[in-house]
Amino acid sequence: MSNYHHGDVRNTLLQQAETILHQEGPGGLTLRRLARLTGISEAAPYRHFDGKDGILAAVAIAAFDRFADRLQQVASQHADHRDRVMALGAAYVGFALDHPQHFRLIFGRERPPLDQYPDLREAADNAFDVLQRAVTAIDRRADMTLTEAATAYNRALAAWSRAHGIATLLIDGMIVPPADQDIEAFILGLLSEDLTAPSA
Amino acid sequence: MSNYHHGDVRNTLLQQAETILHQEGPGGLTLRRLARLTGISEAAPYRHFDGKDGILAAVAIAAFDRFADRLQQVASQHADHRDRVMALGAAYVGFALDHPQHFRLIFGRERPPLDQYPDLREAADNAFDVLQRAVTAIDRRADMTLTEAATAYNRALAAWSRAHGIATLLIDGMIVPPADQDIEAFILGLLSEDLTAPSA
DNA sequence: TGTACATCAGTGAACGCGCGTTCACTGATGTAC
DNA sequence: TGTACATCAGTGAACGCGCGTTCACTGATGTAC
Repeated sequence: MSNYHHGDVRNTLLQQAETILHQEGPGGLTLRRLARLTGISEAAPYRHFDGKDGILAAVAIAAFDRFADRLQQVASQHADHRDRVMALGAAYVGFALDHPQHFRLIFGRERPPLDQYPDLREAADNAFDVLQRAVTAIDRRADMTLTEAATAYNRALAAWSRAHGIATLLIDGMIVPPADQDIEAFILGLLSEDLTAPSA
Repeated sequence: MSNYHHGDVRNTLLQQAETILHQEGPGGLTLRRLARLTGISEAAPYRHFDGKDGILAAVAIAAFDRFADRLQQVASQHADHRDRVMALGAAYVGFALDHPQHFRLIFGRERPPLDQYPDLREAADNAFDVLQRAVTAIDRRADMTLTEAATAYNRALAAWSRAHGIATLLIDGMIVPPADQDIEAFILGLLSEDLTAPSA
């Protein structure tokens, strides 16, 4: 079997990139390691991607898509608004816990700049759109007033930042969930805690 | 003036580390650059610190302390519980916006492992203790029931993760605050948004 | 007060590493005739 | 069906970089006597 034109190098590279990402995170993803792991020369990836950021962008797009799919799927399973918002928050954090390295890639500093990769920006926007639509419970109507739109937007931002904070602190080990409690219940508790209520 | 024993190398290194950190963030902080910037040989820092992580730990401790001080100061200015929780959240986010690189250092992956630097762990714990005491509004009493303690703790975690999510998304540019609104008001709005209320 | 000496904060050179990227090249493939 | 040829995905070697760290060393300092 020849070394030339094995035909699926691009996909193989992406798969192996997933392997490295999974094992070591975005920081471990270098072009040379990736090429070695894939079994091709260290220059070969340049035939398929626009340098390192090109590969990172492709991996990040796939991660964003998986993330958005998961959110979308969970959102579609809950008719009640409050249920849906909570389930979405839990799904967001759940994704981070299940795929911490993907989460780090799409939100961390190794991610190539959005404004240099339009496809990446689109994938990112799409993920937030899913969140926003599900949280506001209404499609953006053309006849929405500015105030209504702003309120809906802020609501989505609040849900987003809340889930994001929990996810980030959990995967970085700054928060350790109590061992005697179901982790989903713990997350739902944090999401729904009312800080304005009087203290215990 | 002699090059030897100028006497304040340790402090100078820390100051210059602040300069680099401020300009480029934790990723730009390398021992060799630091030494060059300080005007000493590249091996000299090893006389004052335990390698790269030693310096990073020292810088991170200072950052944690500043952070905790700021939270403590804000907490002490508000008697009303709700005011205090909100002001604390805003102060948390405010610190991140004023010192994004310090924020990144203390919460990011460049921070040396807490379990290898006890002083660093202490500084981190101290910052969270300030937050927790201020949010729960009561000192941890020896006669607290387990349930009371757990509730107070969860409340602090919720406040923490909420501020953390907003701070993280803001400094990473994922959220852009509206130009037509005071940024503090925007942050307070996100912190206090009630996700369980019916949508607009 | 002078001097021998231990201490220690500096130096400069080097080691070994892995990285992203470029380059001229070569071998396989598929197509036009 | 055979063949010339363009295309292009591979190769291997190299460039240049910056990094953390170690090493034997040297010069300045301060102290014991």
